[in-house]
Amino acid sequence: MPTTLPLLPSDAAVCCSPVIGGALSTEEAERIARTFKALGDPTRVRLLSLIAASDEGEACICDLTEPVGLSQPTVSHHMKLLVDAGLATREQRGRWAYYRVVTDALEQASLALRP
Amino acid sequence: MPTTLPLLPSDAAVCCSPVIGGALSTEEAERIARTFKALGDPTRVRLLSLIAASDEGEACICDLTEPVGLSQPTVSHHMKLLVDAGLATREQRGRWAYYRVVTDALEQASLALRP
DNA sequence: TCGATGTATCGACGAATGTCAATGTGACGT
DNA sequence: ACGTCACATTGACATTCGTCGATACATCGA
Repeated sequence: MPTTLPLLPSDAAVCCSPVIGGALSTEEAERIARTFKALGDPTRVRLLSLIAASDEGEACICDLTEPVGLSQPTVSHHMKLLVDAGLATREQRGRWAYYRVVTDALEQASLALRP
Repeated sequence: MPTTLPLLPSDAAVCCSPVIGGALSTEEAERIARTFKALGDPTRVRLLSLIAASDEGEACICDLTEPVGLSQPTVSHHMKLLVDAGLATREQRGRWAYYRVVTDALEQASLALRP
């Protein structure tokens, strides 16, 4: 099955692949678009902001289901996409799964849009 | 019960609605996601970078079709999406349509990902 | 006026996406 | 051991998306 790969961890040069300022290769464009695709759904944007605004900067699925008004499987699905895109992390503690926002990933996505 | 969140006043200023730093309303999340959705396709990311890297910072469809390796209608379609998203502008000059990148829109999209 | 040229639009198609109900999987608590 | 709770996975569905060929539209040159 075509597992969607998370963003590669070891690329130290992520800081300098801006959309503006030089034609991008196909691979770079795909890597950048993969991140923005994850940010291209209002539910996922809302989930990230809800998690970031939560106590301790983390939240479990049960905290998120009601605010976004979607079913638990759907929220779980969106969180999986965010984790796969490297925009969130998942930590299992007991019965709960705690999600956090990867601010570095957002930072790098932000940098890609700057000259 | 849902934690009461800092209600933001109806800010006409797009400058201060970051994904992090406060739970977003549904409308704000939709607005932000709309921009990132346009950036969520590798072809469109590539188109923006090609236009930005072109002479005078502008390009016509005929300049873009060959680099991205897609048909003219498809490129035209992608450019329409980028214009609709506010990420590019279109100017008809004679038979040609010249597209430019709206750097301000990218700048604001970048800001939305910063604390 | 007429043909050529650069773009946009239309119609169609397969693929991907967002959503849910139902079910599976572990981790508690009793 | 058993039931419950929190979450993930599966299967299904309608919708959207990316793409192309064919065609329509608009502009220029002869």
